[in-house]
Amino acid sequence: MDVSDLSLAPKFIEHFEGLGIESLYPPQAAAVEAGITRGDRVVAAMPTASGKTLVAQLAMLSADGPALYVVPLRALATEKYETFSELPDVSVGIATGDYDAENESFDEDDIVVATSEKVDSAIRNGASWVEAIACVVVDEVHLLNARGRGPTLEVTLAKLRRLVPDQQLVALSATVGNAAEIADWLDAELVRSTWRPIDLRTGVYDDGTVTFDDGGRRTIDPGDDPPTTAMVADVIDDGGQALVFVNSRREAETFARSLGAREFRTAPDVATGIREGATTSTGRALAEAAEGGVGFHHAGLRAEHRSIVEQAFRERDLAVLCATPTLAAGVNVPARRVIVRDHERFTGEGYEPLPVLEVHQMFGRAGRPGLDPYGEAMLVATGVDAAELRERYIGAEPERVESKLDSREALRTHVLATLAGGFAENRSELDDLLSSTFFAHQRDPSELTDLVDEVLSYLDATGMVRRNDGLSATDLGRLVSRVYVDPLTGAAVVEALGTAAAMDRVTTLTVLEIICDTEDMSTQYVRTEEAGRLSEFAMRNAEQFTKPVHDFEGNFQSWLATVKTARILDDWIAGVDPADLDERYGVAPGDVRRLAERAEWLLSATEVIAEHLSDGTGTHRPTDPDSDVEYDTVLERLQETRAALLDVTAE
DNA sequence: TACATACCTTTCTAGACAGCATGTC
DNA sequence: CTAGAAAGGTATGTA
Repeated sequence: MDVSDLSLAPKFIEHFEGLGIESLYPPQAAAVEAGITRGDRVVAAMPTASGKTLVAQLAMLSADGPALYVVPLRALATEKYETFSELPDVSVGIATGDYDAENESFDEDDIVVATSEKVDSAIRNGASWVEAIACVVVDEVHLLNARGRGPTLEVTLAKLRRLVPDQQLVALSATVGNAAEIADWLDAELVRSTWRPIDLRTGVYDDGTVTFDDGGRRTIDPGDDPPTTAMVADVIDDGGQALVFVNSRREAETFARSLGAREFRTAPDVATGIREGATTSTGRALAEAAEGGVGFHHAGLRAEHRSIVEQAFRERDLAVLCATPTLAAGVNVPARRVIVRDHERFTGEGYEPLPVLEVHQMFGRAGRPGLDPYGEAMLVATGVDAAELRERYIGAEPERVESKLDSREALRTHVLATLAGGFAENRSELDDLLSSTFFAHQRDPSELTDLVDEVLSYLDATGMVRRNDGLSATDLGRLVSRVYVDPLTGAAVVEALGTAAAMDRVTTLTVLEIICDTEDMSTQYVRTEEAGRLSEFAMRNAEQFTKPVHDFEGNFQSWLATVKTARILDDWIAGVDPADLDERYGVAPGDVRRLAERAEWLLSATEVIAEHLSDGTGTHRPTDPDSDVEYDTVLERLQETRAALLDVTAE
């Protein structure tokens, strides 16, 4: 099937042909046959880089009205936004947390690119543009499987369907065990394909030989080097590039350093580009590795360094990239050879094998269409049985996607949001909405009953939901849902604000402690050597904290992580530069950025809640009603801290 | 004395979504 | 409190 055969406006056909797209790839043709251009609901399960973006565009451009493209990552949103913006006479909007500066509404846009959370939030806040959407494309639906974020996606899709029942839906998925089940839930036709635009061979390295799935073998003699090093050198000798996946940041950096010393390439320009303003240990290490044509990639990198590395690798200035899983699911950075060196990851309960789906996604990065003759992906068997690895990852099908809605955390948030958003006014309406979720499709929805009861009691007890004749969210509950924080965070903040209101000394440190001690803030790892110093600091400044430092109830160690995070932010606000933060706390520049971003969000959410409490309209007022004045001090400190944070973060 | 080497002990561990309003050149 | 590798530390060996 050719692009010119499609029932698309001529300008779009011209546009695609101008990009060299003339005939459709087989999976794309199958999607068209399934009806994506006729407004039909379709689930397309196909490998990454097999042309999903075109499938999405065909559906969106032929839809009878505006389209919404839902992605799991901001970086992906930006990438798609740029791609779609090239389309002639199509106005594209982007809705993600980091494009907040745009004050616009999306009513005028033909295509809106958004993260699933942003869509959820837009629905919670009753944004008008959502109900006008004629076609929704969901990228990476297998995210339904993700603890934490999967439930948001399924509840959002259920709500979307309720809001706009005749909406077209196209869901794009990686190859998973039960794509048919997902399609069934969505009332969509399933299109499956394993076709790739470039051949992929997968294999396992064991004792000097890589044995491929097609029976082929390649001898790689490591000599005295680690096998992975030899595998990298081997593909570079052949004129290719290598992408190495490891399981920790430290590994990514140290392995990159050891490879950089071999000078596969010299990339002085890249190195100088990185070195400029690279004051932290991470930045310096990156520049040094780049000197020898090697890069590393993990979430501790500054956004700028990340994109320099990605681009340099794409332009082949770097021969090797050592990466944590940031690169497996993110933007497209392909290489001829993908080496999965570590197939286990630390989880808090020891080391666990990586999910098959994740390893396959790493594999999928192998081979640059049109540039490499083929792609090859290999696992390294060190100290484990190669046959076992092969069985688990090479021939095997990925795991099934299983709803994670049956968790306290997920239901807490989404039950509140459902009530606050007016999707249900009593228990049976709530159950009704829940019965349209993926969970209900896979399992018996009554399995949720006990958890929902428990969650409702919690929300009632914390003053977010009222249970009388029916169910309704209180003002506080609506507020918590609207600012998009976990109800646990909402409750913790209400309580801490009450304590703070009665305190003599409320400082920046106080409000930072409040927001850092919530579910929505990720806290920093406390090194053993730091623990003493931190606890001393806490003792010394006890009167500024809302928690009783001297007779602490609960887990003091984990609260120290809160204190550490608060201190980092306090220092950052005071103007301490990233290099010093790195030195003092061992925190990488990318992490500082992320902490600051979250802190700003949580400070503003806390502000909204504090305002509500000081208005006197709050039903739950931990302090006595005559002490309104005290909230004002806390509120002032919150606003001041957030302003200072914005100031520093904007440079 | 300087420095290999072997062996034992300690340390540390991936990623990343979300709100909102106002002023300014 | 999980597992495992790197980094750190110490005792022993060698020129």
